[in-house]
Amino acid sequence: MRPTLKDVARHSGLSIATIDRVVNQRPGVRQKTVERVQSAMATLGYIRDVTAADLARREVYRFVFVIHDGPNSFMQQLAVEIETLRQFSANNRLEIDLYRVPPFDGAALARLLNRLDPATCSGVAVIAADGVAVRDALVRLKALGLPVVTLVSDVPAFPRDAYVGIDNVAAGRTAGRLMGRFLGGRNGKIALVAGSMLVRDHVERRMGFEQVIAETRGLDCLPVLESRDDSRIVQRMLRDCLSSHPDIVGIYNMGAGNRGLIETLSAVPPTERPQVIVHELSEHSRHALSEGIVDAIIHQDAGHEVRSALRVLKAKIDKIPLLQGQEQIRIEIYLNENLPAAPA
Amino acid sequence: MRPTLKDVARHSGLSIATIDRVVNQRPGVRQKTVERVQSAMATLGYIRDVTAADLARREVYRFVFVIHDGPNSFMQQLAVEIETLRQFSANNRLEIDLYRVPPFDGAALARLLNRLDPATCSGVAVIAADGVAVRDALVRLKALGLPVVTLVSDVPAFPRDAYVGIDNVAAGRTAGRLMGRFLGGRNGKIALVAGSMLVRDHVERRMGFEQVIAETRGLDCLPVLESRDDSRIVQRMLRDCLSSHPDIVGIYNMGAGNRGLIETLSAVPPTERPQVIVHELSEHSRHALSEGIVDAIIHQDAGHEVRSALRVLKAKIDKIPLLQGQEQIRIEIYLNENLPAAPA
DNA sequence: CTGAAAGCGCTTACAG
DNA sequence: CTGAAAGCGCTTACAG
Repeated sequence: MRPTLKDVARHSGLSIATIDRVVNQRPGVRQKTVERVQSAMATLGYIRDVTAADLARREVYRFVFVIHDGPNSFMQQLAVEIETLRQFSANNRLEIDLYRVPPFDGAALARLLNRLDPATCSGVAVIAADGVAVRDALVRLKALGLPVVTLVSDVPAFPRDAYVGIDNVAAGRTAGRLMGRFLGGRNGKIALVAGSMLVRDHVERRMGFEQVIAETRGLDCLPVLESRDDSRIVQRMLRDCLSSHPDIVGIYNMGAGNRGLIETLSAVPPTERPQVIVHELSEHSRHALSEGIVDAIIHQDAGHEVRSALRVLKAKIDKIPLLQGQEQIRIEIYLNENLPAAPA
Repeated sequence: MRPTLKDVARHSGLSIATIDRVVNQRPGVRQKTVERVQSAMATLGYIRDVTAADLARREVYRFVFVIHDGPNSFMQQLAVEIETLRQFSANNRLEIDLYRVPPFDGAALARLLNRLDPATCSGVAVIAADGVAVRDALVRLKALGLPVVTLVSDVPAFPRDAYVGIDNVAAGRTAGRLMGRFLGGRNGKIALVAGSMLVRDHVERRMGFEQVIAETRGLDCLPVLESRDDSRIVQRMLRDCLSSHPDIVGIYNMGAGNRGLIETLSAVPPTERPQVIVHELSEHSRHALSEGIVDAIIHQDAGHEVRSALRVLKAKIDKIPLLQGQEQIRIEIYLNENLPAAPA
């Protein structure tokens, strides 16, 4: 049997309470006693039972997730996964609140974060945005001792305990490499679509993509079309772009609004369609992939990200280590052949 | 606060013990009483606290993993992940034993499985193999009431509670599609390497790959080279194959032994190298990818598979539901740009 | 068929 | 600075 506090107590001739103090590094134990306990723990190979501790502490974790509102289907996926996790975790003394703020609006995000405090919240997962207001809000949360992880979009310079999401430069590079391979030596222009060049993740994806294309002979990127992640704007901009650049051989949409892109390309005869790479698996992009309108999808797993954020926050609070490999969010590539089963 | 057994007891005017019986569907409760409890649970919204139950039951889960021995680096990864999980889970009343049997040896596997029983083991994760001996061993485990999941390689017809691994037909199709895209209209032959055509996962990968290549004009697959997953055999066979087929434009290794493949191709001038797609990310394949010897790696996450197997077995025993999306093993595609950070 | 009590491994006041 | 005791939400014998 695994040793318990009781065993360590008996072995060291001390009480359970004292062992507990040492195990949890609580103050008020003589150095001599600490050493006595530590040696007993070492010889017995004591390991703290975290679930028993949770139970005794009757702590209820209350995590706040902040994502974007609007029709962006990746955000919908995040919302669904958060809700699923919420229901699934109800039997674990764990509550989850979901808030949605407008994208591209740091002020709104900061206002929300500034309302959070330890009385009602034990940790925060947030889609970060640049800007002083957001930074100050994060500084405040840190001062309050609330653990914070950035989700999907990071600002490395701001105080946060971890980033849960993909490396967007690498994602852009991946798209660039696929584009180069798929075009296999053909020459021409590549149209780039992004939500906004003021948003870090799109800027990073673009940089990665252009890095790779710059090394690829015969291919050049056009200036980025900024769509504010709005399908209708994507559709209009792309249509105009295609008609004014007959030499477009590829399209990379690093943002949302795939519906608009698909609309536009459906009007193009299959034999004349450029190679198309987009981000985020959704009902629409999946369908476009199977129709041959889209050639590859770069994806990140919303469910994985949500669960990982939760584990990271909980580990921070419980001061327990994480399984590193489990928290690494992958840059996934989907072709028509390796699509996961569609959700029911 | 979430309601507890005590609350339900008070609300229904019964004792905690009776509530417990109903919650856990234990026998010996009058139908009338059952209904009384159920209605109380429903109105209070009672949810069982699984961790408290685990603690009280002081059940120690003891799971057995059976994988292959030998130098196969994917098996090494599995072994590492199992060991990591073992250490990580020690504080969860959870023990894990790892056994390794020779690959391609159903008799040895069956012998091992036949030694398992509920006294020393509460669940089994096993790399399945076809054959009567294995089937009978699985039938025996089922009769003993031990939950079993097949890991990495499945035999759908055999009794098991779940399969934790990828769809190998889809993996083969994915490799085939990538090959077609990368070759971009070039004509020629494709060399196929597998461990054995008597092993289901390789047979399935081949089928998927050939399905896609058959639809691709200008490409044909050569007969499969069977290497028994031995690097040296791969090296020799491939060298001979390349020299007798100067029109080889692609190589697909659906099995192990990538080291041999890399050796052989290192000797080929870069400009004359075929497109190469292999399975399983490893130190060697990763390096070959960065050197441009390998063009893409189809991968499955050993850590994810091991953790998933554990969750599935535990859920079976605890009779709790699973988070479906979390247990879906992905067919991952790696290019040089989206490689995860190398393990330290 | 139902209930009272002890216990799982820990934490938390409270005493001393 | 250290310890005895109650309690977290559940399960398990044991009584009745």
